[in-house]
Amino acid sequence: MDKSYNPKSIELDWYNHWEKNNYFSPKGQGSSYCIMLPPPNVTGSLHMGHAFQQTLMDILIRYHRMNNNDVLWQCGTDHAGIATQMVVERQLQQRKVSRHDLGREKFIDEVWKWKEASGNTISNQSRRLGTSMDWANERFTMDEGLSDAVREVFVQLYDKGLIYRGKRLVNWDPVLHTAISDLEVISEEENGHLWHMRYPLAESVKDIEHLVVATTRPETMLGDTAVAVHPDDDRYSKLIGKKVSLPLTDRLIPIIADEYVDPEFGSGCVKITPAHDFNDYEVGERHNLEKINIFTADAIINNAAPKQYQGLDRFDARKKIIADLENKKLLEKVEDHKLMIPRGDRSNAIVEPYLTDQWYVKVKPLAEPAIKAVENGLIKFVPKNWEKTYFEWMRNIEDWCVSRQLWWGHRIPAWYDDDGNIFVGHNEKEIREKNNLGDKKLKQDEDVLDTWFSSSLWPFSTLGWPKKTERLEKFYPTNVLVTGFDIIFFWVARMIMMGLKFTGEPPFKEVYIHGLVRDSDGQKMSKSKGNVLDPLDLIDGIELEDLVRKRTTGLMQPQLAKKIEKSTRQHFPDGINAYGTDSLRITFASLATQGRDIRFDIGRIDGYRNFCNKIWNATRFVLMNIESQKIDINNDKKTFGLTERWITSQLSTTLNATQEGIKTYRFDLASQALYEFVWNEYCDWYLEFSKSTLNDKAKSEEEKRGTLYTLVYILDALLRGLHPFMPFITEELWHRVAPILNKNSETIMLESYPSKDEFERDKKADEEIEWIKSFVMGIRRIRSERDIPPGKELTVSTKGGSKKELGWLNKNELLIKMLGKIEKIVPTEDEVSDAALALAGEMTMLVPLADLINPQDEHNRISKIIDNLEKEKMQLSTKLENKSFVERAPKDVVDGAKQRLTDTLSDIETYQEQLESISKLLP
RNA sequence: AGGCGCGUAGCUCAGCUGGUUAGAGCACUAGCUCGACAUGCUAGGGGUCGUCGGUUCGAGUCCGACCGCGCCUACCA
Repeated sequence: MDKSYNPKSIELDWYNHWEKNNYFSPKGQGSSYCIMLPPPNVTGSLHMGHAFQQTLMDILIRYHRMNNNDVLWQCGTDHAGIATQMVVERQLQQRKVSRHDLGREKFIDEVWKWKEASGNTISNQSRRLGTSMDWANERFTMDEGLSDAVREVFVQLYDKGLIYRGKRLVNWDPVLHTAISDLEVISEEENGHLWHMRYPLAESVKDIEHLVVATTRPETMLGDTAVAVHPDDDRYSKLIGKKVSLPLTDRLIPIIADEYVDPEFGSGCVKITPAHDFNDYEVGERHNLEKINIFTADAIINNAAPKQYQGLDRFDARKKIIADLENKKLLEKVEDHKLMIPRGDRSNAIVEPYLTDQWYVKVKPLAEPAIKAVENGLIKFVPKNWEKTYFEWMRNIEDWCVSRQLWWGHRIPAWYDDDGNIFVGHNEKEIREKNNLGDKKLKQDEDVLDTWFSSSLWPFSTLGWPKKTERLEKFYPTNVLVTGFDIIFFWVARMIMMGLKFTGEPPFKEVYIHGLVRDSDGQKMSKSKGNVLDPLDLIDGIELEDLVRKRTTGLMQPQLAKKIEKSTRQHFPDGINAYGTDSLRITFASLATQGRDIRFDIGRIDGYRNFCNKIWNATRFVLMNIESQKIDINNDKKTFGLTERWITSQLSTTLNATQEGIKTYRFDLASQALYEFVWNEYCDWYLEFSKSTLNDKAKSEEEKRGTLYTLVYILDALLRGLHPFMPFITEELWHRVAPILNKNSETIMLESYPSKDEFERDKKADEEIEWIKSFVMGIRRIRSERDIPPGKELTVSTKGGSKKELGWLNKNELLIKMLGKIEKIVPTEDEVSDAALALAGEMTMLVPLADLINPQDEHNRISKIIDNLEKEKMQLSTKLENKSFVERAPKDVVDGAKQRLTDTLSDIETYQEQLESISKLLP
C-alpha cells in the first residue's frame, strides 16, 4: 500500500465499475426512495453550485440505497430554449448562416445535431463527482415522452380555461425577439436621469399654460395618450377633463384623474403611455385610453410616430426628442436619478414593455391548492423559513406568460384557421376530426413554450406520465427535492402547482433548500468577476498559468482580464492541488449548514484532503498488523478488553449523530461526527491503545485476536458509514479490509449502512477510558509545560484517588505507561515537594523532577492553575448561595453545581498543599 | 416600501427545545524523523457571543429597540 492516498489512481475505475454493473438503477425491492435531479441546462457545464447540490443528493441516495430502499435518482437535462438556440445560432454565424437562412425545420435539425454532439458535457462532468444517478434512464425535456406530457398538460389546461391567449403588455427582449416571464427579468439600479417636460395646455386655464411631467424615458412620450393627476389634488382639479397638446406630435390628449398618481412626487402630473409601461397600462384600462404602440420588435420607432422619429433606435430617439424639446423650450430641467433598469437575463438587453399576443397560464386557481399543500404539511420545507418566501410569492402571483418567440422548444399545440379561430389539441389530425374541419387550411402557432413549462412537469413526466407506468406508481410522489432558494419561484412552486393539478398528489414530500456557493470573500461566482472555480479543477488540479488563461479568456468585458489575472495569482499562487473527488465531497458536506451563503475557501478542502490521507493510513496500519500478527481473526476465541468495548461504544454514538444529521439534512453535523470519530477517537486513541495489546508479549492470543478483530470491524463499519460522503476511497479501502472479515461482495455501495444499534453502548467503558485519557493528558501536559524531552521515560507517583480510580489504574497500568511514556508508577503518601503535579479525577499524579525542576517555574504554574480554580469556585458558590437558584432550578442542575463545587474545592486543596510544599524550596 | 436572514476566536463556521469552564477546522506559538500518517504527532495561546434594555434562579440561546451587513420581491413617473 502506498504511503499516502492518491485519488487519481482509483476514481475512474471504480466509477466505471459501478456504472457498468448497473448499480445505479433501482433494484426493484424495498420501499421506494426517489430524488429528482433538478435538470441542468443542456448547454451548461458543471459549476460549484451543481457540484455542491449533487454531492448532497448523492449522499442521500447512497445512504438510502445502503439502507435497503429501492432507490431512484432520476437524472436528465432541460432543453434551455433561449440558451440553446443562442449557442447554435452563434455556431451558424461562424459559417455566415442565420437561422432564417435555414428555415425552422433545418434549424431544429441543427440543434439536435448539436445536442447529440455536445449535450452530454454536463452529465459526464457529473460522473466525475461520483454521482450514482440512474443514467440508464436519463431524460431530456424534448424527449418524445416528455413532449407528450407537455402537450397533454397544455390541452387540459386550455380545455379547463386555465390557459388563454391575450394581447397584453409583456416583457419583450428586443434583441432576442421574444417575450420573457417576469422571473427572467433582472432589475438592477443604474444611473439615469429624470427629465421634466412641459406639456402645453390646449387652452390655458387662468394663469396655467402648461403642465410639467417628469419621465425617465422621454422617448415614450410619442405614445402618450393622457396626463394623469390625483383626483384630490387641488392644484389640478379644475384641469381634469381638459386637454394638453402633446409636444412634437399633433395630438391632443386628455387630463385624467387617477389614484395611481402620487401628488407628492415631482409636479404631481404623470404622462400616461399605456402601450409601454405596466402601470400606465392599468391606468389606460381604467380610463379606456388608446394604446399607441410606437416601437417595432427591435425597439425602433415605428410609423405610428411622427415621421422625423421613424426608424430611430429607442436610444437615438431619446436624444433627438430631448434636443427637440429643448429647442422648443419645453424641457424644464434634467435631474440625475437612480432607477431600476430591467434587463433580460440571457441577452442583457433592456427589456421593453411591449404589446403582443401571448399565451398565459391563469395561475391563481393552480396556486391555491399549492399553498394549501404546504400549509397542511403535505409538503415541508427544510429549513422551514423558506415556506414564508414561498407563501409570499404564491399569494401575490400573476399570470404566467408561457409563449416564447423561439424555434427551439415545445411548439404550442394551437392551430388557427384563416378567420382567426383557435383550435387546441394534441395534433392537427385530432383537431380536424374533433372540429369537423375537413381539409380547411390550418396554421400552427409559431411560438414555443417557456422551458420552465416542461420543467414544471419533470417529477412526473420523467416517470412516464401521462401513461400510468410502474415507475410512476412506485416513485411518485418523490421523497425530497434538493435545490437552491434561487429557483423556489421558477421551479419549485410551479412543480407543486402542476403536480397537484395533474396527479392529485404533491411532487415531493420535502423540499430541502441549501445555500448558494460563493467565493471565499462571499462574492457570487461569475465569469465576469473572474472568481469562478471549476469543481473539476479541484478534483484534478490545475497549474496557475492554465487557471489564469481559463479565467481570462472568453470574457464579455475583456478589459477586466488584468484585474482577474492579478487576483487569481494572489489567491492561487501555486495553482490548485489535485484534491480528488472525495475531499471535495466531504468538504461540501461539511459546508452544508443552515446558512444561505456558503463561502468556499480553498483551505477547507486542504483539511479534508488530509482527512482522506488519515483514513488511508489508518487502514494501512490495520492491514500491516493483520499481516504481521499472523492471527486468524475469524476464529471464535476472542477476548474484548476495555478499549474494544469503548471504541465500539463510541462508534455507536457517532453513528447515531450521523444518522440524525442525514435525517435532518444537517450534512455538516453528520460529516463532522464521522470526522471526529475517525481522527480523534479511532486514530488518536484506539490505534494507540491497540499497539499496547498487540506489542505486548504477555497478552494472550485471544486478547490480540479481539483487538485485531475490533480494528478491522470498526474500520469496516466506518468505511461503510463514510461511503455516502466519500464513495471512492471507501470503496477502494473496503475491498482490502472486508475480505479479512470474509465479506467478498463486489461493491461497498450495496452493503448495508452501519446502524448505531449494531454496536453496543457501554457507559462504564466510556467513563473508564475518559479517566485514563485524563491521566495520560495530565502527564503529557506536565511534560510539555515543563520542557521535559518527549523521549524521556518518567517516574510518576500517585497519591489518593477513589477506590474506582485505583482499580482503573491497576487494571490499565501498562496502557497508561505506554501512552504517557512512563517507566513506573508508584503510589506514595509522602510529601513530594520537588515534583510537578496534575490531577485525574480524585487522584493526584506527581512527576518528581529532582535535577530538572526550577521551583519558581513550578510555583508559577501551580499558582495559575489555582487562580483559575478559584474563579470557578467563586462562580459556583455565588450560584449556590442564591436561594432562588437552589429553590427553583431543577434538582439535577443544583446537584451538579454542588458536586462541581466539592470537586473544585478538593482540587484547590491539593494544589494548595503542593504550592506550600514547593514554597519551601524557594530561596 | 415590504419580506427574509445574518452579526460567536485572526478567518470560515457549529452551538437542538435557555442549565457544567462557549466548541470545531484553518491560521498562530512551542516542542517532536517514537514502526500508519510531517497530508503527521504532542502541548498551548486566543472570544465581556454587534449594542442597549426586558423576561428568568439562570440568556450566545427567548422578547423588544437600536446599529451594521446581505439577499429577495415590488416599485414614484
